[in-house]
Amino acid sequence: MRSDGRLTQIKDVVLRWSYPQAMSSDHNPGLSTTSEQFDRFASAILPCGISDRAFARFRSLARFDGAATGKAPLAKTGEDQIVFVASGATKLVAHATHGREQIVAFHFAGDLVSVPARAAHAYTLVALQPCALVTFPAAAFMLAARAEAGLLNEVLQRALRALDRSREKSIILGRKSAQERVASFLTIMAERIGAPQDGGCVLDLPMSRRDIADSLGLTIETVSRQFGELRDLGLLDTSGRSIVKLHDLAGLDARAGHLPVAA
Amino acid sequence: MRSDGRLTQIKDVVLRWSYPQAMSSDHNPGLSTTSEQFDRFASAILPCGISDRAFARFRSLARFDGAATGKAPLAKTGEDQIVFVASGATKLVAHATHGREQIVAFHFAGDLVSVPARAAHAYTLVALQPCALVTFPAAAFMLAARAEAGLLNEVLQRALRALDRSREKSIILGRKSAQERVASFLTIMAERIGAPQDGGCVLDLPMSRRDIADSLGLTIETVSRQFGELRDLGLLDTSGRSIVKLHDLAGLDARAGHLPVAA
DNA sequence: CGTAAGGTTGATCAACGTCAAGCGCCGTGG
DNA sequence: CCACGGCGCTTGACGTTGATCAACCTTACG
Repeated sequence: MRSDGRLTQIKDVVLRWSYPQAMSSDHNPGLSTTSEQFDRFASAILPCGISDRAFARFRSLARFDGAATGKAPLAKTGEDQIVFVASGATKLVAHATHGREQIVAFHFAGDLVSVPARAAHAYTLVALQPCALVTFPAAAFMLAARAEAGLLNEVLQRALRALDRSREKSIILGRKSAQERVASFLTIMAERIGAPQDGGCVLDLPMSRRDIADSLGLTIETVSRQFGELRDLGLLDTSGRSIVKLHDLAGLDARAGHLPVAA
Repeated sequence: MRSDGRLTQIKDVVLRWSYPQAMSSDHNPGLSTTSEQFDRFASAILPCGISDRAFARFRSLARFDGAATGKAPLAKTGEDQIVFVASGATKLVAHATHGREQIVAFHFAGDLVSVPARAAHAYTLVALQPCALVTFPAAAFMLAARAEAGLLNEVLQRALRALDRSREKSIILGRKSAQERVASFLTIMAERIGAPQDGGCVLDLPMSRRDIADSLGLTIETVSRQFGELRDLGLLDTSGRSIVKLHDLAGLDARAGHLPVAA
């Protein structure tokens, strides 16, 4: 953690920036200064041995954004962007015709997201919670990264992990029933943001049923019904809109239609 | 193109290797020597200024495989692999329960593929045509690449392109009708392997209807019916099992349900 | 405590999967 | 060169899953 600051304290005066309402969430407290945001980025992504020069370069490339729930935090710069989620949670939404939306991925604090500007479909990054984001223009980021093999390697590993997750999503969307999709979603979320609790696992989902539906290629009604069925099976309980208690991870995994390695 | 060889000619004697039946395909002629395969990999992936030492390192890590149509060319080493498709075409297949299969991606000559060994689902790389493949253990490849920023950058760019394609597939699988899926598939294939012909485009698809179905999350019957409907609409004609003539790329794109950039 | 957005539940419908039969392409052998 | 046979593709009839439409209920927040 490079919290001693370097040139961060200089820029703080200029860049200090308060969030619309990101500050008051007790769940994902916002970061009060841009240097805290950038330090979090640096300690997660930049290699320890990075040169002062490169460190300063990334500092100057960074744009700091915050966003309230439901808002699209990114300015449309017309070019690809790399986004670090310093705190909060986001969804990457793709738009098809007739207002149909497909959520391509969810991201949580510490994640790095590649947001393409031009593709066959338009993409929007949207906040699920109050968020603190550090944004870079992708081209300049890559250029600055060329000198730092450790950094390139870190970004590559993360890109490959994102690719794996996207492939898993393809299987879910292409070949699974509604129940298998919901079960898969829950096991994946359990792994990413689950809190273990007496043999099971508790989730506080930051996304709505609509988000879940748009992520799984289903409708909210179908998602709701499947939650109901899984509850009837004794695999989970829900409380309020966002709390899900998973009683039997193994049972859920069995319903997810996975086929663990080896044909 | 580094065809002068360096140490390739030395190893040829040891590694020269003939393909089961990959040699006689007039469509995608195999490469007769491992040095031809490796040179193709080197010129596509390795940066020009790479050191002799690093070049030799990759040469020694490479495994050379060929495979007849329908065969799985990769030995199950139990670790992640990086595969370069020197010639031919492959599919990356994921397996779910009940023998359900989802094709996660197609690859053609010049493509680099990341094949994970352990994930929630099992993956198999399968040849669509006689293939020449250059395979590396992923961990060792990454280690060797750390010293070469240009190479890391190239691999990263390709990984990001693969991620974009996978995300596009998520949209197709999650939110599109059967007809939109088939139309999307055809426009994507037109871009990747299409041969322009009087205003339209001719495809010689290396994959079967079953492959197309397994890629789009449909059944072969549905794929067949949609080909029929698109033919009735005057958008395409088929001839034999693999030739598809696309008359109207724009019309096809309109049926694909894309929403070009900007919400 | 009231209200609006989000979530649940039920009834109906359509798209696509399933099952089944027939056709045509293409490699093989005469 | 043509006849044969098998596999892959096409086409049709029917069933099932999940979307759609609609009403009601709950939760969280002012």
